[in-house]
Amino acid sequence: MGRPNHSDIKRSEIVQYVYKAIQDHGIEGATLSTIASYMDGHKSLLTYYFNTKEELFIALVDWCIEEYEKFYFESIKDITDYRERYEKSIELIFSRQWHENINVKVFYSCLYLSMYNPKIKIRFKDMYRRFLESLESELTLYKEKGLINIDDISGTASYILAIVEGFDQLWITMEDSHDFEKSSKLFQQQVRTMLEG
Amino acid sequence: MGRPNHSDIKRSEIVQYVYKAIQDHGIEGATLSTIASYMDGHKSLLTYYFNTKEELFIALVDWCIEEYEKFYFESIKDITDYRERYEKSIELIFSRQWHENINVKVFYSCLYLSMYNPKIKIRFKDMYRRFLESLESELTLYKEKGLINIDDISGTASYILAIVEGFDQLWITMEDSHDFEKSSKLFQQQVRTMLEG
Amino acid sequence: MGRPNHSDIKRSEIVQYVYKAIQDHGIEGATLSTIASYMDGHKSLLTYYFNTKEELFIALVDWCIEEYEKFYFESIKDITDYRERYEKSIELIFSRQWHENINVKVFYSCLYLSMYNPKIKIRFKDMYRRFLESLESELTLYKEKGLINIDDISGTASYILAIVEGFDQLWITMEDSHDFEKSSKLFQQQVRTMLEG
Amino acid sequence: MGRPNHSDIKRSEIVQYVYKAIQDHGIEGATLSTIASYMDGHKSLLTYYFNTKEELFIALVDWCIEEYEKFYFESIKDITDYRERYEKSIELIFSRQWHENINVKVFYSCLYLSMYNPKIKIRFKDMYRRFLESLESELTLYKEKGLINIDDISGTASYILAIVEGFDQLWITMEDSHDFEKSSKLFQQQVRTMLEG
DNA sequence: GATGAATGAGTATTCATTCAT
DNA sequence: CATGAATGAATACTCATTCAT
Repeated sequence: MGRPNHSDIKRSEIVQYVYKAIQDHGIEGATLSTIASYMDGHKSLLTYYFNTKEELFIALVDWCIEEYEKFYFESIKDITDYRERYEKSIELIFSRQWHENINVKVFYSCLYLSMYNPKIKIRFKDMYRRFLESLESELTLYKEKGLINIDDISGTASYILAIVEGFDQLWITMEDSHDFEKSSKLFQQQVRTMLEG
Repeated sequence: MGRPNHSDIKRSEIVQYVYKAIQDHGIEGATLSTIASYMDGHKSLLTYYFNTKEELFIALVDWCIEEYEKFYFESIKDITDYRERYEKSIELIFSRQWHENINVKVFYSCLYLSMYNPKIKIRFKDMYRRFLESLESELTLYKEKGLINIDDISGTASYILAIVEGFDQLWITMEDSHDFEKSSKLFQQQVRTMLEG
Repeated sequence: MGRPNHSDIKRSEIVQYVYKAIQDHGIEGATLSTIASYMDGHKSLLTYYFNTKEELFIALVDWCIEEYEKFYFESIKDITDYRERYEKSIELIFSRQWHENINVKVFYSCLYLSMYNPKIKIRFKDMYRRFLESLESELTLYKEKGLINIDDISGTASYILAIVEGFDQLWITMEDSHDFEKSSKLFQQQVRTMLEG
Repeated sequence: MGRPNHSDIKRSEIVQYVYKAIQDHGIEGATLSTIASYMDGHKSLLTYYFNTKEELFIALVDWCIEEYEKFYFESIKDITDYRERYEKSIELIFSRQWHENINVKVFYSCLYLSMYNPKIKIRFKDMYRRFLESLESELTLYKEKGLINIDDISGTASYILAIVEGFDQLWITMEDSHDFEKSSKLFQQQVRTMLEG
């Protein structure tokens, strides 16, 4: 590959402006001009650092996925007490912090992009695959420690993933009228009941 | 409203072309020209029947929502045997037919649109509200008949809705590598276990 | 093919503006904006009638070639007296009228384009092939009538073509300091001597 | 003039890249970026050695003209035997080596440039003037030695020049379908017949 | 002596929309 | 009822050039 030696600092700075632009104006509204209006420099700076708009969007997707994963993995990786880790995990996947870590509009814009752009599709697929693998290994661990009582670990993992994503989707649609905290509590309870039998 | 005196037949015909265009080329790709390329007439026919592109998209959203609901309600409305109705319902919400009734790409394109267009947002919100109400009344019925055993009817309804939507989202992302039938079975089982306790 | 029913009148009108723009500003200078500045309408009219700039340039090339040929063929086609026809031919191919019928700069711009654009290259090739064929049949006629005395008709034709084109090229380079009339007379004389032996 | 103190070696190296770029991509395709892609250094090196793109192109024209002349003059300058010199001259001006010494595309690109750029126009004019002068002095010499038999030396010189250039032009247009060697022989014969009477 | 970040004017092309017929 | 000519703003992207280092 040999990424050109354009300063990576500048690149990731720019990605933030793309993020904001999409958050505020959506995909079609996030033109190079609009994005540039968030930054200091001239808009041609965008195509200087990222050759095409597609590249720019892919960089955003990469960043979002990275943030999305980082937040989750960093939050639990140091917890060695299994019970604590189990409970923290359940809490985390329905937590406001995680779901707001990446703006829901931006996340769903990226998801939308993934449907028509193969390069982005692959990234999402990989992310979900990694997330599923991680969920499975966590569930295996908890089962070994007698914290949960399930048979189909792989199936349960995708079931949980679906609930987490559905939780998110409910949120965009209902938004203001949706009581996040109440739902979160409820969903956590349901998932725990399912796992603990 | 005062629908203009343009032939409604022509209008709904056109909506189908918008549907196809979005399915094939996404939102940004579904320009008036592209849409027109699917039909016989000239592209100015589009703005003749629908004054603006926004109106055209709203018409599509309306049609999709209508189809989405119609399929569900029509499928169960005539089943009077409660057990059968209950089982058919669970089966239906995770069925291939329903989830493919409206193309997933088109559905998520509409969902994407709803995030930035207030008029479309309202429509989605209303649809989900109606769906939740319907789910609640169904659950109430099944509970009365002793088929299920839950306390928080309203909470359970939104939980189920989330699972259904999450199931869909899993599908777009994993697509080919995703075994629809197996997941469907699994999800149905999980939901039944949750409901029947 | 089925050329869209864009008025051909408008199309050929536009080609004239391209002609003028290239004459005045060369290929690189003949941007859509520049071309549009010659006409009444908006520049997007150009891509309305001709989808791409390439199409526009090809239309110009076609028109130039057509004019180029028309002038020559129309000038001699009705002359039935062989001697007159022969003399008129020689005069014509070194005449100011013919060489100025299409502006030399425009002609050489088209020739330049032909070097890098295959579609245009073919057109030039075909034109020269047609011109050679016509020259050959003329020479054959004159030979039969005893007006000229040559052996290699085909070779002589390409030799004459080269002289004609070289005459043109001399003209662009020398331009003002070049005495067109004197050269024309001289070249005519040389060619006649060669032909008549 | 006062050539800047930039290394002339580097400058002439760069001119070669311009040559290649034009040969491969034409004038419009020969952007500073494209040219730079042929060399090792960064593209700003180009404007470092040549302040503007125009200067760069002029340098190319100068180099081409120099090569063009050098090849001709060097080839005959040492031949003292008049008959040999005469025959070599005729052969040379229709030789593959000379006409391929500078790539035809590049040569005609320069010729094209000369039509719109006064600085380049002057260079071409001067070149042709020098070439004509040289032809005239050669013809004078051959006439004195009784090798040829013509009256109008100056006129004959421009006639020959035209044939040579026309020969080239025929070549670009017909290219593959054009039998260079056969034409060359034919043209040489014609010119000799004309000169020798 | 050379680099590469940054610029801003300019490119062809696309777009939804208008309007006269 | 429908067309298609015409528009002009907007699009992503490219360009030669400048300038600080």
